Amino acid sequence: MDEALGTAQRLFHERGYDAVGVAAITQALGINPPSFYAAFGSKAELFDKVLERYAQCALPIDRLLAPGRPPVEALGDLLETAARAYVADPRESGCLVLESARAGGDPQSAAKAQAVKCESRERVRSFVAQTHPGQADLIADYSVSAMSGLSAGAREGWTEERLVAVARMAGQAIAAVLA
Amino acid sequence: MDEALGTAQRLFHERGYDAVGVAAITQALGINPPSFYAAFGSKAELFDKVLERYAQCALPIDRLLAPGRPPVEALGDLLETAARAYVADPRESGCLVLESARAGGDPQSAAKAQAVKCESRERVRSFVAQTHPGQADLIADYSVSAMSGLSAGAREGWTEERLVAVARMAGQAIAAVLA
DNA sequence: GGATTATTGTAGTGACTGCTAAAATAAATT
DNA sequence: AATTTATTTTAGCAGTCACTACAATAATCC
Repeated sequence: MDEALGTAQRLFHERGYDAVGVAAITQALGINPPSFYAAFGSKAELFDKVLERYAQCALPIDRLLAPGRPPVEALGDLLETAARAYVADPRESGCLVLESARAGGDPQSAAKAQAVKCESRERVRSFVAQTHPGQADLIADYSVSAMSGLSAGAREGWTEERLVAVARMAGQAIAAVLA
Repeated sequence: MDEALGTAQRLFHERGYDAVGVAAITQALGINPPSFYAAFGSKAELFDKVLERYAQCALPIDRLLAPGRPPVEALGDLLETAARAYVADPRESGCLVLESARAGGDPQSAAKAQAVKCESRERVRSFVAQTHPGQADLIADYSVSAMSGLSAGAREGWTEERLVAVARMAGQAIAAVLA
């Protein structure tokens, strides 16, 4: 079951929600459409489960943003780790959540992705608020925006060096603000 | 004719290339499908012309990146101007080029958008290379990535204050690198 | 083993897509 | 005014989409 979610995740990540038809999913899973709908309900429901699964195993946010860790170091690490993850597998470039959140196709899938995105933003905001409450919102916005930019670069095919260099540079702005 | 391109641009910008059918375009233009194909060739060709039109009138890059202007000031101005433009009309949020470049739907439209995107990146790179040749590539990558992040925020519905604050913060990284 | 239940495979639903052939109308030329 | 040319309208083509009714198969239980 979780294996099926994994293959579906790979498909969605590679081609995007709208470009993946249920025919491609059922074929990759080795089942037929009726079995698919009996198991997952619908394509949208499957995507919801895939997104939640991805949000948990894509980045170790709890470890990166561990309470008490110096914010500048932690957030810089977050950006660089994200950059490396976004290009780790060229067939699954970028962030599935961030890319799905801005896809214009199905509004339901985009809404779900945005919900997960906001959740992650809140993680960053509450982490920063522990030490710099006055700048927590700005830093959270900036971090999400920077990661979205990194995801776009990854999806365009940038190398790990290019992306990590941009991520490190983005981290300097955080250092400047929190100094 | 240019008026027709304008309305088509508005449609594509609001809903994205794939979500806009030729039926919506012909209806907005008050013509029928055959007239549409006689005038524009195809939906993809129309989108190409729309993209080129947009690239010219979206941002005054020539003025912002005028040769001789201090790079830190010019690039910071570019980011902030982009942020304001991305939220100027809530129905046309974000950057049409950047958003279309990462859309997973039609590969032809995405390829064209990426070509325009690379063109803009080159404008930034050559501008920076005049004063800081060693960091031109990094700055160009960073600028495009930051603008892509701003476009994502705009598309999510961020207010102008939020987006401009993030843009200013992004500019600090450029100042730090070019110092 | 025979009857019932659950699962799977086949085939197809209606609604949409970009796009176009031919019919009906308007315009222009002789 | 009559004929030819250009343009618009109607109608529909072939394809794909998410999704499902029904039939054939496999598994379970008495």
